[in-house]
Amino acid sequence: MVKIKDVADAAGVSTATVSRVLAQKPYVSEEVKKRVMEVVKKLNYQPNRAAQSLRANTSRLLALVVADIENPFFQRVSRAVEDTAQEVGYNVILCNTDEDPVKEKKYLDILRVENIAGIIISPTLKGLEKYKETYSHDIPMVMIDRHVRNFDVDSVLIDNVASAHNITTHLIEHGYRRIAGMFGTGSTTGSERCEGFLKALADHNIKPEKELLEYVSAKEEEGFQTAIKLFNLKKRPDAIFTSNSLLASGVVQAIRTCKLSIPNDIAFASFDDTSWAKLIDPPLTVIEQPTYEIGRTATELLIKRIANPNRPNREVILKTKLICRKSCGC
Amino acid sequence: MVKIKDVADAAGVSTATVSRVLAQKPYVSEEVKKRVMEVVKKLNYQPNRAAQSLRANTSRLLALVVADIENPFFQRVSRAVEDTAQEVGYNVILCNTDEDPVKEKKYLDILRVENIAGIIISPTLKGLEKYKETYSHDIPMVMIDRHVRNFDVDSVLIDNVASAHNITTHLIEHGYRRIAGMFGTGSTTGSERCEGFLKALADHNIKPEKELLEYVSAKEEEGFQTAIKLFNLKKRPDAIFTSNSLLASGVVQAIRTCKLSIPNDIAFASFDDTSWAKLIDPPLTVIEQPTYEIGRTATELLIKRIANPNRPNREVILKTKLICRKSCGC
DNA sequence: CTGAAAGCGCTAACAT
DNA sequence: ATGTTAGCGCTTTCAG
Repeated sequence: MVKIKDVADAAGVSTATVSRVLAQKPYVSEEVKKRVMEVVKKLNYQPNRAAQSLRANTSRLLALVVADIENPFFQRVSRAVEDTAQEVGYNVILCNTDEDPVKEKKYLDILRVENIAGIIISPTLKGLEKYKETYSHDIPMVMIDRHVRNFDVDSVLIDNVASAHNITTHLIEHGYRRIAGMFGTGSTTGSERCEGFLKALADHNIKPEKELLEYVSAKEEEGFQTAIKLFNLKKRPDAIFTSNSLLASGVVQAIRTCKLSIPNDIAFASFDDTSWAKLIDPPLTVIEQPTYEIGRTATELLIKRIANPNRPNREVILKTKLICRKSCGC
Repeated sequence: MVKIKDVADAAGVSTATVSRVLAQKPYVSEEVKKRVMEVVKKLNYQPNRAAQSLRANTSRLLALVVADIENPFFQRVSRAVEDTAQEVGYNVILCNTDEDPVKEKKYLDILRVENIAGIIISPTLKGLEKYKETYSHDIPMVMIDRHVRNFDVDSVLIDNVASAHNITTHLIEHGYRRIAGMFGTGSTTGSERCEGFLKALADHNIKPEKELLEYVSAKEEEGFQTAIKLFNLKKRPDAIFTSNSLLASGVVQAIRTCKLSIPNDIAFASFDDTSWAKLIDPPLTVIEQPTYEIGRTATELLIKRIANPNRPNREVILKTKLICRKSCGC
């Protein structure tokens, strides 16, 4: 592996000068700069990250800690984070907590040891909250998708209450009254979306029924099981709203299994516009989150915070979009 | 951050001794060993990875380079790799190439710069092949899921030809004759599975029809579009075999869209046992790959190779399992 | 069995 | 504007 000394020798300068050129520091003559860059290119010199890291006591690695890698939402966010990070010379480690606070803590410990430069995290419900100070003091952090009370870090969120209110209202305006809601436990998004859902019902004087309100683990299989249960009620709901795409997928399977027809037997709307939402028959009405924007914004905030750890925190709320297809009876 | 000198001072020994204890080197008295370990625990000392990495010219990071993070197969493999790596003190970076040789090369370059200890990779079709020597000389590698000709590294595979032959024969034995096959381009698995498929047809004197043989990008949407095309043939196939779960998902959507019934209108079998395969109605007959075993085995091979770069290469072939549910007309 | 010290590759403070 | 050099934290000879 070619090192900085090799470049320095070949260019007839000192290692300090090479370092300066590479770091774009001032006070280097144009001529020397040019000469050095040529040698760098010719020898294909690449700085040793370990040495840089040891010296600077930080790395060029970011971590994206997501709650569920199987959720298409996080897959898309992860693309954006990677793209953005690489544009500015950072690489990204992906960690999957499975909504498990223990795994989350383990990863945070690992990341600290690896001298990670910064973390983008969708925190678990009972995890980060407990030991937030421990990590946020050492490591720049940006939160996405979820809220942790009294935790002053940058965050990129959407307005879950308003979005859920919006899509629920949409169902109500199409004449549905017995609307079941299925929300994920394990994250703040589930409860916020439930809040918006209930608010929309209240706004139209619809009394929420307990048997139509489901809090479950945000997994495909749970969505399936829960939907079956709902369909077997004496009085079946006339519509369902799910708070993420994994639940939605399970519900679709259940609807097929029970041979119900959308939207006649049951109308259907969900959070998250996945690849299959427009493929099914009828296509699914959804709230689309700006997934790519979320990832990009979070990364940009993180990079800025790494550069300046004392800048004031900010909370960015991105807009969602209601995409009306046919499953809501339009 | 507490460093080795702090531990040495507190234990009244030299840094060399602490290092020896931690590395489990021989020639340290039991008593000193005990004393050092106590201090290490008390101070919660954690070696600085960057310094170790600089010194050793390698890291404690492994990379898993997958072709498609959205494929449940790779998601499961990734769990296994992480679990296994962490058991022996390695951490894992996850990289997603999207079947793009350019992205693959970019990641390999990055990984080299990051001083990665070893790589587990599902290579792209035209990528790794071209520059295999460049990387495999520097970095221990294990290949999974796919084949690269004349590339001597450890690999963990399944017998694609036999597995596809097996499930196709299963369909044939249930009386289906016009069986469509849908295979992924972009990887060797697709063509091998096609080979097994054709072999099974030949074994039963069924002439393969060109219009029933589809090579497409292994994506959900492609599966959907292609299935629609097949269903609109003057003579519709009576069965479909898909070579991965993303294609299968698309086909299911298409079957629903065209209001066909499984298995009466069309029988259906696929590679890969995903979470939804048993949920749909009727449940899907599949070839189950030992995903967790693949990840674990690959990681174990990689760790061994890192320890001993000269050990002979081996190719591990793991067994698949035909899970017969109802979609094949059983 | 243990300690002293060199050096991995890089950057930044200091010197010129 | 450029060079010299110390030192980041660790491991590993080499010496004892």
